Amino acid sequence: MTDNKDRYEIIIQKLRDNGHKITPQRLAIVKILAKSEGHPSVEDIYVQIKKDFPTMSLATVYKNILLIKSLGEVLELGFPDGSNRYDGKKPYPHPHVICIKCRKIVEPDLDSLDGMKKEVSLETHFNILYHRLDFFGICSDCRIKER
Amino acid sequence: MTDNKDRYEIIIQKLRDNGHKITPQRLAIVKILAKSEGHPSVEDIYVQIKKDFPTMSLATVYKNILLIKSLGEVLELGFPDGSNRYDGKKPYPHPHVICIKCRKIVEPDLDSLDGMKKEVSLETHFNILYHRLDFFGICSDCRIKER
DNA sequence: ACTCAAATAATAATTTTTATCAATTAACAC
DNA sequence: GTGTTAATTGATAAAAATTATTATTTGAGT
Ligand SMILES: [Mn+2]
Ligand SMILES: [Mn+2]
Ligand SMILES: [Zn+2]
Ligand SMILES: [Zn+2]
Repeated sequence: MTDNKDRYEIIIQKLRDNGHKITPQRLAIVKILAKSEGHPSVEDIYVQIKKDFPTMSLATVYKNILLIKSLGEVLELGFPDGSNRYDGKKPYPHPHVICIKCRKIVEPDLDSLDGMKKEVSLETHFNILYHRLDFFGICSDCRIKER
Repeated sequence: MTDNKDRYEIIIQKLRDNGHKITPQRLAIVKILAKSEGHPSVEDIYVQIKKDFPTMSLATVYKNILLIKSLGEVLELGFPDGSNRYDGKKPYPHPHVICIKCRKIVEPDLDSLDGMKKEVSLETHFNILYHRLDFFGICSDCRIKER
């Protein structure tokens, strides 16, 4: 809840540094990605911007996310059921805990992850570059509602 | 590399127990899922069966996987780039190590996973039901080729 | 052998993402 | 400030993956 502003500035600066134009559409998309509240989908981002920017095109959202992804400034989370979701606040791999009832997403601190990475490297002889770790379950709110 | 036969029998039996018909198409699909060599995609399964079963329909593969998934006998692995892949040999969650060069998939033993699950439960107050853990990197074969 | 609900095959529809391209515009030079 | 130009946008078509539909076929019980 502190470095939203930073993330926004960092992404814009990276776009500038790589010679990309700064358009109002792009700014609107980056603004949402920098917060990434609830890990939005492309559709989420599109709908939200369309409210006060009715000319926004869905293709523009897709193209900008592709660009920002190529700069390493947004993390893409794919799910089997379709529609990817994005995190521009933490663009590096990190674990998520997802409630299968209400779709809430929480980000736990896991000290044991680095050790696990080394364990995998030693066992498989892979040079590990990144990872994906999700836990699925029921959050405490939903457990209370259920009874 | 031992229990392919078992997995085949188990899945067929489960289908029977739940009142589903045993068709030649279904048998062919289960046969491939029971092995799940290389974690095949729907397309992989379809192409492989089509060779000696030319009337096989892609929709039939999809529908059977949906059914077997609903019986908890196959694990679905989604990736951001599209096409899901399947594991009917180990239908429960387990970690994968994926080479981003040659797409090879390895299954490491990770002792630290159970502890991590508890760590997450305590920290987030979620009731964790399942998880997804993938490591991405370069396998030793590909590293040798690269230099 | 007969019956019938379930499964298959073929195909249409849907969903998500990428490609195409004419029109617009941000960034730079002057 | 004006002009130039290549990047970007918006609209839409195309592609790719999955699900739905439906007439036809068939497995399994009687
Ligand atoms: Mn996140
Ligand atoms: Mn597996
Ligand atoms: Zn919940
Ligand atoms: Zn490799």
